[in-house]
Amino acid sequence: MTAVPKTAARTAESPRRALLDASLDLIEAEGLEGFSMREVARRAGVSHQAPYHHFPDREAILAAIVAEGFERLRADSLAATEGESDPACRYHALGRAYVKFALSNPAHFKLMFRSELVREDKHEDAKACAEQAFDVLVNIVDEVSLANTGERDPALIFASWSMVHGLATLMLEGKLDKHFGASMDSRLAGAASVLKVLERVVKP
Amino acid sequence: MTAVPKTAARTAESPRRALLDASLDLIEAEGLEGFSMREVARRAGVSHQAPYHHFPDREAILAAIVAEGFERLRADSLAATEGESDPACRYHALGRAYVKFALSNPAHFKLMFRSELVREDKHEDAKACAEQAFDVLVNIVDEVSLANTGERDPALIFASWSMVHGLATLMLEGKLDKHFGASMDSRLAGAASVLKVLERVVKP
DNA sequence: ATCTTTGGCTTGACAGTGTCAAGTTTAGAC
DNA sequence: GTCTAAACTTGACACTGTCAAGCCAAAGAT
Repeated sequence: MTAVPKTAARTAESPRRALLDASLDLIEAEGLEGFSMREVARRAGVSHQAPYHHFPDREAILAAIVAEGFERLRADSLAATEGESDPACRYHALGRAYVKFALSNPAHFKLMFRSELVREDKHEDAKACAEQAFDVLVNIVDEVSLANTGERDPALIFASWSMVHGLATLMLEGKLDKHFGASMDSRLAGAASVLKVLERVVKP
Repeated sequence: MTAVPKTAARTAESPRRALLDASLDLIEAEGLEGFSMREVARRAGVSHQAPYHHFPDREAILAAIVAEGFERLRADSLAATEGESDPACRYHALGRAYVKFALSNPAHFKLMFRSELVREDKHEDAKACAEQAFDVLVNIVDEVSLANTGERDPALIFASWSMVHGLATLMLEGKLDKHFGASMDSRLAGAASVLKVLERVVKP
């Protein structure tokens, strides 16, 4: 009732939102290979061409999903670490949160790291969200290296990212199933045991 | 001239081989998304249906490529480590070889870890080759943990794999380019610096 | 020498895809 | 009521993976 632009903005945002929701449902239900523009349209109850009114092409809708994924990853990372105060505990909590996010949103997570599907130089918002999520990691790794050695350790940032990302990826692709099983609980337990080893890397 | 079956085997193997070679060329030239059965046929100079005479479907030809990839990775790993005798050096050499393989064969490497594209439970030979490559890693990690602590450390195997795999993956997806650059040399140098940090994990 | 088999290949179709082009509906502003 | 612009539609195009059917040359058996 109050402001006209508000209503206009909502109606402009709502079909876009509906398409994104349909895409997220589809992608987690059918996997990345099952994603198609036409199936998104079908699920949103519109014609096959309607999505092109809100996104220039397939890559753009995927980029929007990627951006949202990095926002959620950032939020999860902050939520998982803000309860802890000891740097080492925060570091550990971040690693667990990263793996848990990947295992809970497998197709979404994979998409976030498929540079052929979404070229970040063409999609600034996806890139920005990715960098914001990365910043959380940077801060927590810096905390732990400052606490342990009194100095920042830039290489440790990439080392830490590589460790948790590799663990998440291998689990997602089923490469560790033979050892840890395929259920969520057993995978999380396996991840925790591997993370414990990986954390030796921060010791002086 | 000598043996009939030998010639028969060669002519039976040769078109299959030609299709695999065309696939490998295509995949490294156009990336994973650029791969298509019809383009493979075009490059091999045959009709669009000819490949189906040698592979039941698209996934089967991809599985054959995956198998070949793991064979090469295994060969590279053995070649890179057999010159070294100190376990820690062998461990380091293996990590470098893993990353170098990924960076040298980006699309091929990615395919080897795309479980939606090639389900290993449906393609025994791909699975077997993957396991043989994995065995090389297992042996070298066991060597280094035995040398350091006198005991095997199974969790260290998965930790090591996660580290190098995550590093390779992040580099391939361009996620570390901002820091290390995108050229082969600068990436390899960056990888070496990260690997040095990661190797703290094997210290007692 | 003829017949049959078989491996390698072809052409033609079908439903599915992403996307271009052009037309239609609809809702609010004036 | 008219105008405008957003939201949407229908219809095409070239492309994909794959099914179905048939062609052809060489090899083996009779």
